[in-house]
Amino acid sequence: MENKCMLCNYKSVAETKLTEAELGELSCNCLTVSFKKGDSIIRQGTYSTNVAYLKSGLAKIHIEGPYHVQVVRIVKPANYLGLPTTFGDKVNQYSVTAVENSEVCFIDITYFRKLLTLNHDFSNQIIVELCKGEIESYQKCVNRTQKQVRGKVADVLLDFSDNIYRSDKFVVQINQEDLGNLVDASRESVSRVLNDFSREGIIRISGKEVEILNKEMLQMISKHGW
Amino acid sequence: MENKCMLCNYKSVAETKLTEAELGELSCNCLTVSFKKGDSIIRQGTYSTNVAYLKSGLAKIHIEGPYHVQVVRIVKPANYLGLPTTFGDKVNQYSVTAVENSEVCFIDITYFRKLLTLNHDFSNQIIVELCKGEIESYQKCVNRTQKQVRGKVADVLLDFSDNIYRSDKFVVQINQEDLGNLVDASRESVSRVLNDFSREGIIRISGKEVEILNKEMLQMISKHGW
DNA sequence: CAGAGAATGTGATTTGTATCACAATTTTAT
DNA sequence: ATAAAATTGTGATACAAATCACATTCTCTG
Repeated sequence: MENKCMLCNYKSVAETKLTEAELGELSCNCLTVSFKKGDSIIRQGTYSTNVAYLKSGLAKIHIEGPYHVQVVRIVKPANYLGLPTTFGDKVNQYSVTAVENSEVCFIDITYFRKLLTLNHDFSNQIIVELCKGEIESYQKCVNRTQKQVRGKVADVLLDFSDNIYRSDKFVVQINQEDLGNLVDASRESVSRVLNDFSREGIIRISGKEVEILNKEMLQMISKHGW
Repeated sequence: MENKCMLCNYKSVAETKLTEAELGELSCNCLTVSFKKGDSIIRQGTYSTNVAYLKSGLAKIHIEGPYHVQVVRIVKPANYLGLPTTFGDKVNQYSVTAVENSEVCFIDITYFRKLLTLNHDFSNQIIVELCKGEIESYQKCVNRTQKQVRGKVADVLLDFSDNIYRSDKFVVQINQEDLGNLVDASRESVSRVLNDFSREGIIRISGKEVEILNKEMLQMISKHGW
């Protein structure tokens, strides 16, 4: 039997700490599933029996709020999709949906737990990632609640450019409604700000493609919140 | 030498998983410090060299936002104060301040790391707590951004009553300014809502003491966001 | 390729809450 | 005990953004 996890080019940082033998056993306890854009990967309120890991594509994590959905964050490949929801509670506390066509590995939770006890470098890396995630979520929340819409939209554009797509030019796969849910703004406000930025020569929009023309200005807007 | 950590009545859930020997060694790697109300326990931007743990009292975690401070959460005894900030980054990403006179144990980070590798029940519990913390922070953020001030103030009152003080009658040690920073509202709005609740017979206020008279109503207001 | 449905653009109106300004009260230090 | 400082209460005003109501433009799908 081949060691498919060892040959996999999309390992998480934690998985690079695993031995050949551990990766071999992981291969037997892991199932890769393809999802189409828009497909639900994890559903809030259902039982969580596997650790989900995004191998390729793009996904959004979202929670049901008192008024409307909130997109908590966008997850790019080589990251776990639902560690907190899998370990913190028996029932999933949030939903995950594919934003682009994606491949997701489902790792058996029992084996994942075993890995945590077997390999300290692995468990250490998981802890570090959880810590980083929490700090990031604090930071995101401050931005969301204190900045005004222009600042928040500037934030997402910079995040897309610097972290998600790693390019000044990218195709946004998320509609303005969801963009609004991600930064806590209405669909209409997102539309207005995006067009304002375009008119001001900060970005160029053609269809779903966005090009950042003046990153310094975006950073200014992001920093000062307007 | 006495095993002070073993005799300690304020162990974290994770610490209850430690063996007698481990607790003994912990005693040698842990220092208890007293803080007065208002004292700074951890300062954002400084190096983090210890894991902080709240033994008694009450503390608030807060971050510097673009406009003003945001109180991220209130921590009650037998909980770690800065796991994410200690493990996620070399530099503290948030500040912690004593809300009441408090005792804090500072655990040497090297020994804490050693404990994580030595005792799987311990590290597992830490992971579970980190996961719960992240989910909680998502939930808090949704509430903060989607509910209006009445709903958010109802939320804190319920949190104080159900989780922090575990009583329908308690003395709020946080002023309205900070209460505002905790729920993202202005000091004036908090004052108005608190007095509205009082006039409506939902709570009774005398000085810093608050008594919840109609918890069902508060839950209604919290749930519906107004 | 036409027609339906989804997504986006844009003005007018409404609204919740921040901000300002100051009074009143409580707490703290001398 | 008393002045000073901090905290709280409350009206008036300002303002950012949500909501509403359509128009327009994309994008599937039969």
